[in-house]
Amino acid sequence: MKTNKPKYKQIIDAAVIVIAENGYHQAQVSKIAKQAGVADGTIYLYFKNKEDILISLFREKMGNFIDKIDEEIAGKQTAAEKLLVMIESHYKILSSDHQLAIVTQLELRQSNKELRLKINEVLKGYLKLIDRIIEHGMNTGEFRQDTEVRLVRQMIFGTIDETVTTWVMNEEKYDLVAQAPAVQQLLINGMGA
Amino acid sequence: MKTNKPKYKQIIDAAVIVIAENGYHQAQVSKIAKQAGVADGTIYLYFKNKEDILISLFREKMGNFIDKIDEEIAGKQTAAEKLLVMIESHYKILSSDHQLAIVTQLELRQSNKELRLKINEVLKGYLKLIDRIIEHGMNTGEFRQDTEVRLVRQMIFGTIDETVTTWVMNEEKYDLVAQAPAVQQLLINGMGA
Amino acid sequence: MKTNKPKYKQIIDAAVIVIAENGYHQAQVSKIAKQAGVADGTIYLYFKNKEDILISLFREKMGNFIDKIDEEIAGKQTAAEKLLVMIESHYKILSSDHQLAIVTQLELRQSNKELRLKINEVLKGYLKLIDRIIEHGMNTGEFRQDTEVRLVRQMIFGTIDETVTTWVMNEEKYDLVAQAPAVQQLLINGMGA
Amino acid sequence: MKTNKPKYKQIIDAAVIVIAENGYHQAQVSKIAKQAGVADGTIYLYFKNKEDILISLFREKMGNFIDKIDEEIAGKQTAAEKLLVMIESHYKILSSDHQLAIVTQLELRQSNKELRLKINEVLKGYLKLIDRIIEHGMNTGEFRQDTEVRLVRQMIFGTIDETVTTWVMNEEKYDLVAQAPAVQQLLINGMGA
DNA sequence: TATGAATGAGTCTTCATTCAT
DNA sequence: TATGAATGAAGACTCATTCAT
Repeated sequence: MKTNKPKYKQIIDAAVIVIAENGYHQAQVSKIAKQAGVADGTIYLYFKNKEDILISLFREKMGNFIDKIDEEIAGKQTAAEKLLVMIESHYKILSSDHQLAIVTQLELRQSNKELRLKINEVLKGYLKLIDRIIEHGMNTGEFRQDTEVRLVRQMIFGTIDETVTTWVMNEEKYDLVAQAPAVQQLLINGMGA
Repeated sequence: MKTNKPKYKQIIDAAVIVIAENGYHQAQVSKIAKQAGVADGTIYLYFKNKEDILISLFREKMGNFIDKIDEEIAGKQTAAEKLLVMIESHYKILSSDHQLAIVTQLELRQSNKELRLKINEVLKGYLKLIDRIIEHGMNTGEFRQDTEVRLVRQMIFGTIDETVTTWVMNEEKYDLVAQAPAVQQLLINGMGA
Repeated sequence: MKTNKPKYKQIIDAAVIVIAENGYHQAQVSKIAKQAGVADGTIYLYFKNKEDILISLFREKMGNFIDKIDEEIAGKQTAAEKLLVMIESHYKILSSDHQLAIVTQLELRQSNKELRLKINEVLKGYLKLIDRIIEHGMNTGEFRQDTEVRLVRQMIFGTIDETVTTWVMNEEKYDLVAQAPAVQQLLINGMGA
Repeated sequence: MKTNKPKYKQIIDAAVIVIAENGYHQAQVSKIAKQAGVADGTIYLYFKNKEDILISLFREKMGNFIDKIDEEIAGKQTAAEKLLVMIESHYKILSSDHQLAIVTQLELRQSNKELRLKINEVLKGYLKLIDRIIEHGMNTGEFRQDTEVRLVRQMIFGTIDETVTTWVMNEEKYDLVAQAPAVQQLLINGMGA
């Protein structure tokens, strides 16, 4: 496997594949190296240690994630539209990248607390993005003024995360993206009659 | 440590303590045995293997969990009341058992996919409980008829789970139970104005 | 290989054999375990880590060493006699244990500074024994009063050590014990006419 | 670091510094290259392999060592004087080069048996120098005729080496050169009254 | 029932050396 | 001559599980 891709990204992509196919605890460095088409030692020219591969993987992918969603949202006026686009984009990205979905929703969560704390640091960028939408909606009067941003953020993130995880666990049998509008409606209007 | 508690429960309680204090990956069988006051080998007279301890732990604790909530809910008439009581009970139980909160929200999630699938089996009992509330609300006309039960269930569970996890990660600095009514309101009425 | 020897000593003896036959840097824990007739993991029930095997080895063997020499010396009256007996005993012990000689004179000296410092701690017991002979000789008037004990001690130890090391490096071709009297004479009377 | 020094010596001097500062086992080729201001690969244009650097280092430094001592000795008449000058010179050289003292007395001794055998080859030049002094003393009648040259040589070398090693291990707290006459006296007259 | 000594499979990381440029 | 990115072999240690007592 010879590509022109810089080795750094080459190794991260290999890690995604290996973790998705073998599971977190069976993703040995030697497997990742083989998949990347480099020697074991080469990994350590680009990453400090194994944990560094994983946190870099998450940072890289989640960075793209946030950037893409940010772009999509920018063109929308209302908070409701922004919310819908965010949910749709989130669903689309993971729907189109089966392996990434498995890795982020199932496998990477098996990592130890230390790594998970670092992952949470990266996630904060996403939570801030949610916060901006909420605040926009409160400013435009779309959303209630008396809600706590933290709770709303947790409802939004918790709902999206749970819907994706269930979908991945059910082997992605149904159309995730198609349910985005329903989820948006639920978040905005609640389940009440 | 000598108690009259049957060794089975004694070992499960020891596992909760050891996992809470040392973390999932540092919770060796020998540590659990020591904490339980039995020999390593004795563990294997009561459990098939280490995974069996953990799944039993979850089944035992979650069983109590569901039973308690079920009781509380029974006395309430409206779905809205039932939902509030469920959220409150959920928050109360974990607020009053620091170690259990850490174990279920953070540590046990580091387990491998196989164990997590078994844990999900146990969780289904809780999800059914949620479903019953939703269906009750749809029957009484409190909740919309056109919602998909699955999505609503995922929103409710995702929101509760996310609020608890964040609270545990923030070292339980604030009053979780106190925010139950706000969460219930959000779920029923959404964030919209 | 099943013996009644307690495993601790069994492992140390295995380590001497493996190091003597393979050299310090080729003495893997797995080789020592195999030689001792135990599983790799068993080693770690008796020793903290690999370094602990080596320092224990040295402590155990050097302890015997000093004890034996101490006994032999006790029966002698003059410092000159004690010195002769010490040199002879030292030579005899290493002459009769080919593997121990190789391990202590050549192999263990390749260990890192940390281990060597610990080995030096053990050696202090031997140096004290030398000091006691010197002080005895100064008290009886056999040895000069105006000599520095430290220098004399270094001359005695340096000479014994160098003679043994050279003998081991020359594959023990000549009779080491036979030259004990000549060495003693040199130390007491010097090389001067 | 740019010098006009030929790279060969430049690399050897870098090796002394790196070994003295980091210890034998932490003296990687890449560190030596960096210290020398050359690329890793350049090392291999001047040395066959890492061992070759070390043996060259020892040969180079020990060659200077012997040459200097030879010069100093030449001007002295008696064997006793020559011996004193040799000890003094030996002590002076190492006293004035802290790093060289650490490298030769402590660090280089951690090398494997193969390298140590080659080092011993180099040391033979020094041992011959000692032999010449002994023989000179026997010819002039200063030293006893009935002593074995080999034993005397081992006493002299062992004593000098032990005194220097102890001094280095004690972090060179005292004046090594000042004790040269006492050491010479001990070697010639022994410790006897 | 209860014990606890013994087992042994499995992996991340380092670093001397090469070779295309 | 000089570079430095890439190589890949090699080993200490942990811990779930067993089984003789």
